[in-house]
Amino acid sequence: MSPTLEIALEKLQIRSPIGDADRAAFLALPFRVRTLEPSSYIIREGDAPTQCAVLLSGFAYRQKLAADGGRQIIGVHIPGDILDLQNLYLSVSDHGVQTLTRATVALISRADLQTLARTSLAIQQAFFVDALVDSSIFREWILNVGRRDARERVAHLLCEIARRLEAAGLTAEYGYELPMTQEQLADATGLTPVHISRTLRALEAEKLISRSKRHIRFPDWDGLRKAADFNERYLHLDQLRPHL
Amino acid sequence: MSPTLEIALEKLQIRSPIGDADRAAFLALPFRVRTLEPSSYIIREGDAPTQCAVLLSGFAYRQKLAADGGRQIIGVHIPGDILDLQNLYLSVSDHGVQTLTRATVALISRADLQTLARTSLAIQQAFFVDALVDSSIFREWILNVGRRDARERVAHLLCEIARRLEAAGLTAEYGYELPMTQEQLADATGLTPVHISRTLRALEAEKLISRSKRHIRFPDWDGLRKAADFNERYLHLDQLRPHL
DNA sequence: CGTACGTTTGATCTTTCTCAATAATGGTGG
DNA sequence: CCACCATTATTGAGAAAGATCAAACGTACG
Repeated sequence: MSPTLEIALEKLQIRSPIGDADRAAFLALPFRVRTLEPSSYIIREGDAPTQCAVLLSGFAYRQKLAADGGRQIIGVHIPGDILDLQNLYLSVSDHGVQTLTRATVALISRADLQTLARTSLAIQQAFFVDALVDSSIFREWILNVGRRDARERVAHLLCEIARRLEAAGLTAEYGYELPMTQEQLADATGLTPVHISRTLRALEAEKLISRSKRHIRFPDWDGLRKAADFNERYLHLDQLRPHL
Repeated sequence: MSPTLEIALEKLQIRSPIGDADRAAFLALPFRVRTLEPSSYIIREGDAPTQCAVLLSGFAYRQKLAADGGRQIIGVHIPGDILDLQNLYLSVSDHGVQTLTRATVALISRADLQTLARTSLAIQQAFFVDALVDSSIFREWILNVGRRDARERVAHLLCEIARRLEAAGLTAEYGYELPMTQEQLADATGLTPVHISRTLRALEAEKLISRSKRHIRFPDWDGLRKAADFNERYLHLDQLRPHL
């Protein structure tokens, strides 16, 4: 079976309704598929982007660099995510995107996407909503890194990934193969790898998580959620459902 | 002279072209003007928004709260900024917006804005670009709070506000009345008020800034920029100009 | 002119970082 | 299948940045 953009369309539809004609137009977009090794660049900071990438399989992350060489991971991506929608209309990339694991991406020309957005109001709006949700996640990360201690930060990141994977239908229960090294976890939480190691062991000692290799399980999801100060509102998963 | 939305339109036009007809449509939007005291809520976390606000004068900030009551300021706004474009399509606000100073805002109904965005492609796109730039600023803040030390964080925030005010034509030279208390600076940088005080004095001792009351001047802009690791690319001010 | 708020300063404490060594893991070529 | 090497994870000891606590000082405003 050849790869399609369906996985991204499903995700867009969670938050923005898309009719049959628009669905078809999206799926008809021409794209090239590429398989990338771990740590491959999808886009570099400073580049003028000509394509947008959809992550079909594997994991990726976004990153910025500080003057002293320090790296900050500013977001992680799971299959189905559109990786650089911001480059649809911004002419210079302000951050880099790299694969976390081996991954396959669909590359769509920026011009084609712009044309589609111009002709389909529903698609334009779905892109807009997707960008707004991205934005909301960034806001939560500012809070995470700015006002939470190490234990909360790490727990929060684990919760976010778990919840997003679950919403995308990529995990059966609460537990998954964490695609990040402790160094990457450190860069995502504003901590050091050494402290990540200690923090994970502490969470394990508290029985809030259990690990074997990189596989993480959540024997006490509710306890972890509380420890993480995790409130999934910022993920805007209930966008289409009426709320209380 | 009665207030108009022109100030917001000017700002949108910096990054996205808008023709005469679309300009007129935007300026014809019905709105109510309200004057707000310092610390007034414009929107509360958890609210279902029915209006979007344009900041006509004064300053505002966005904020999220942590479980322990800690507050994180996730962005500041200057006159001309559209304050809650994210609420145009998201049905529950994931963060609060409050005034920093006494301010006037124009309140536009969400439905009217949505209608305008549906009928005017240029406006829709301008909103999109505005949201993308907001997003870029959030990313830089994650880096600021996650990977920079106190001196860099404070210097960076001062630079950002200076540069944005200048781009909006609101300051003649590099120097302005800082509309934030040290406690608010602390909440914006993930530090404590005490440490903000010490950091500002240190920057002053280094002759990178000078202060009288809340007025800040930059006798050595280039030095400050370097100390802050401030690279204005993330503000995407050159969006319409061709770049190297 | 007094009261509330914001700022400054000092002393001490805590979290996290840094440095360094060791251990486990995973992948590779023989 | 095994030995080797590079990467990743763990642990301990000491250092440092920033937090906390507490008091004093300014300033603005009713």
